[in-house]
Amino acid sequence: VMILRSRFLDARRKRRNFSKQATEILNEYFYSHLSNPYPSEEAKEELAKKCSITVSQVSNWFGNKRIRYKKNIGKFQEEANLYAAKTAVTAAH
Amino acid sequence: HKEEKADLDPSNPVANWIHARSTRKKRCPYTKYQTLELEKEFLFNMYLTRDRRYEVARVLNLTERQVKIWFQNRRMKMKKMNKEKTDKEQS
DNA sequence: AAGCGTCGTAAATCATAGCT
DNA sequence: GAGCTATGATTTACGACGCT
Repeated sequence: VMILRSRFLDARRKRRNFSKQATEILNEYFYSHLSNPYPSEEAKEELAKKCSITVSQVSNWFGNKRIRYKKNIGKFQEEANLYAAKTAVTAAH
Repeated sequence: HKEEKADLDPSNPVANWIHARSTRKKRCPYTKYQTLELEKEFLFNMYLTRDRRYEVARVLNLTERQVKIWFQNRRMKMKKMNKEKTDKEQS
């Protein structure tokens, strides 16, 4: 009974990875605001809507992204270049 | 007048981000027992009196500050859970 | 004017998803 | 399928700022 109870309570930790499109949108925002990757409440709501996730999930994503990026910038260099190139293309029409 | 090169390096975007203070205590997860007792106390009352805080801290071998902050965090958690619940009630 | 409140966050840790 | 890492969520601890 205790085991079942604890499993039920931990069920909120069930998760699926976000969709590829959602991750794209979040990464685009992150790398295009790399000098200050702290979206406002309004920006979070907009991102949440575009990604079909909750505002809390957007906050979690940015929290995780900031700390993991900071901890190992090298590991994310390729990704950073990719999104830098992508937004450059977008800006050029 | 000697500048901190790392913090001014434009190629290091992290330089401008918020930094944690070095004096910050490392997070130390509480035991099952401590958490359970704190939850019981929270169920009894969401806000602590000063006496209650002293007692809880003594019994669980935590500082009064830790207990105070635990309750603050716990209230935020409850708020978040309520919000999720009411957000779900739309259709 | 000290002291506890919320809010947003850092950093560590947890639990699982999803590869190899 | 076991072992591993990536990833989303949760847990401690604080700074900033509010109210009384």
